[in-house]
Amino acid sequence: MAERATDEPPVLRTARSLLGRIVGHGGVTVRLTEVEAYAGVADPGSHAFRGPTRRNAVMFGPPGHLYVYFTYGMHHCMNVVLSPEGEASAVLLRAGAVVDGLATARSRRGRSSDRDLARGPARMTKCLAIDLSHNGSTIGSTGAGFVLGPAVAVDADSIRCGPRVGLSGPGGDGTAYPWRFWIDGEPSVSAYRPAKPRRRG
DNA sequence: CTGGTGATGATCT
DNA sequence: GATCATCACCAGT
Repeated sequence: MAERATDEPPVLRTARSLLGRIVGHGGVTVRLTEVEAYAGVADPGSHAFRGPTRRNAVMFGPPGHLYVYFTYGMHHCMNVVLSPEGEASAVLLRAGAVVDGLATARSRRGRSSDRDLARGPARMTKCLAIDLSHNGSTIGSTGAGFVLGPAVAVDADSIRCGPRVGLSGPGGDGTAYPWRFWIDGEPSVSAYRPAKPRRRG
């Protein structure tokens, strides 16, 4: 069957539904203000695009788990996998506002304004003390201390979408699919800075 | 605000 | 060996 523009990957709905939800770990709680959807093996921007590897294995697994990866030699990013097993979709948690554990968050993030504490995917994992040891852990488990809680009300009219951040390559730059979602007017939403190809020095 | 760049290592081909 | 779902810090407008 031909695809229609109105057919959107189910993970987009999941992504939007995560805005406003509470995430708590390591003594810090944030309210999600920005997320990004990655739609399985058909999505050239996704880690799952080239098929299963050891790194992305959690994406191909059952829903209800965290996919955490390490990048740029120093940063962690966290995703939630809520799609059916084998679909390999995930939602990157890009930014949030700290609503509890402010002192702990500040101490983890060093010199940073409060608005920047969890403003960006790597800042958020540092704020919440999430690292590779949490890859594959169950969402909501008390063992790992990770909790995906209820939503604080979000006005549907305030949800925006736009290009995904940091992607490059054939068929995969950020503007190909506007699958980054955020709450309009939230100070903690990360600034969009287009990816630029760079050479190593 | 914008734009440039160094840091730093796991992962994949 | 190249790439990377980034950030902190700097200088300029």
